[in-house]
Amino acid sequence: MKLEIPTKRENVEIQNEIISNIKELISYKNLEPGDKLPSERKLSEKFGVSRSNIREAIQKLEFYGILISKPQSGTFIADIGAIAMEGMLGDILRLENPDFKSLVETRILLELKTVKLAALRRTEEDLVQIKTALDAYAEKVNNKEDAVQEDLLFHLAIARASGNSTMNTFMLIITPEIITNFEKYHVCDTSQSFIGIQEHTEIYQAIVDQNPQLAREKMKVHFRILYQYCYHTKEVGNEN
Amino acid sequence: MKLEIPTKRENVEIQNEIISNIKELISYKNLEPGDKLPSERKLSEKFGVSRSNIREAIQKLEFYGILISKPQSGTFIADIGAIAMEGMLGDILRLENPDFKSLVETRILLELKTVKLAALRRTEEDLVQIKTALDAYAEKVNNKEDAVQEDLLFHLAIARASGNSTMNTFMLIITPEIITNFEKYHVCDTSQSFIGIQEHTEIYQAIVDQNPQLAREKMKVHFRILYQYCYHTKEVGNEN
DNA sequence: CAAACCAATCTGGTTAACCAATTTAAGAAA
DNA sequence: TTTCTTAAATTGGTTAACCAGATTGGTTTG
Repeated sequence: MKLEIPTKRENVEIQNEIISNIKELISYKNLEPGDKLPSERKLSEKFGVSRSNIREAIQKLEFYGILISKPQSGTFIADIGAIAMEGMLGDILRLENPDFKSLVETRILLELKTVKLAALRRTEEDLVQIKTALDAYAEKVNNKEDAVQEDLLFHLAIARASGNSTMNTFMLIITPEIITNFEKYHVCDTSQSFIGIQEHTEIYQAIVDQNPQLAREKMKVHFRILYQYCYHTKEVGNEN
Repeated sequence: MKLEIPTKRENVEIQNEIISNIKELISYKNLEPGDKLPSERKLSEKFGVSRSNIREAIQKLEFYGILISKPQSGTFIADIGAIAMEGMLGDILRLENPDFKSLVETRILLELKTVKLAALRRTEEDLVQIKTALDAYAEKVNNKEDAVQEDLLFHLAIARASGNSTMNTFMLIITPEIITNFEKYHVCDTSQSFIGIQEHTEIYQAIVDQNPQLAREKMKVHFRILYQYCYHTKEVGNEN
């Protein structure tokens, strides 16, 4: 599907090559945590790519916490140790695009936890926001309109109420891909949306009552269709 | 939180302002999924910032799956719906840096799952890699050297064997911060590393035997210190 | 009238020159 | 020799000009 004529190289391909080169460089020069990488200009010359490419690759590694670049000073190797860095760079290079099954599996794992945490930690403000999202969802469903987005926003509101910023971030990362896949494969049938209102309301009520176990159970019930999709169907490809 | 004299604005601050502006623009112009954003040049002029800043902000939103930029064509709004996008942009702006507790909490959640999946899905090649990481860890410990990195690499090898690319990615994202915090707060005492070898070995063996429940139990035992660190009060998640 | 064509224009990507903060080391002062 | 000063070199960040491919709108052609 992704067949590409080799004349034009993919952007990610160039980046991975740069990251691979950086990995070799660090290994070859025995650079240790805290050490300074060669300047962006030297790297671009050495690797034969543009400086912007170098900058993008560095930004990516900065995102993963492997490098730290300081203005007017240089790019430094983070304080995580040479061995860990070597291993992580290899992992990053090996990373593949997530398949739908992997996304759903992760979503279920995250949400069964966030809903429990939300029940334990939610503030009054959190409750208001969750309720608002719930009402917006119900209204769309009652008008027989598509409500996939409102559905997800309800779940994101719960993630926010969990008080765990890492899980909140991860939910944000996977949500758009979940949405596009849902709409592509029509996972959410509109006929089941009415049941969805009831289920959402029960989840909300459990959070209001600060009952984490019940909240988790209700979420699990809500996910029964997803479970089927995740484990009883064939793997669904995902380009991009 | 970083205290900064307002003369020099943080990079992330500028980016958030740009994202906020883009959010308003989309809302004001009623842009819908599939629509084209104004060109980078126009945006930079309209917002009064450099084009590189615009590009970085767009790249960030591209990472979250909200925008898609096509070469020589334009930057488009992803197919996730206006409401979802509006909510997600708000969430992204609201994102704070993860605290250590949040990181540990998420790590425990992820690893109790990845170790089960690894026990179910591991290939022979996976076993070799996990064993290699285990041996490297044991050797360091036996030499009474610091083995935090090898420890984490063992866990990353398990994440790889889980066959879930999303969880693997998430483990990679949180690992460097975990390492730096570990070394900062000396969470891992060297006296407990010898026990660590035994625990790692048991986890490995459970994966070899394809016993997911046992693998999970052993991992839980391995995390008992982390639990203490994360929850001074009891509030330990049980299933999944 | 519709389809085909083509050139002007617009796009994200790339390149190179430039900027200000930082680092450096050579030299002056003690 | 040691310490302080200072100016040149180096750095990541910024800017603007440029590139090749895509888009667009008007013109030609059947």
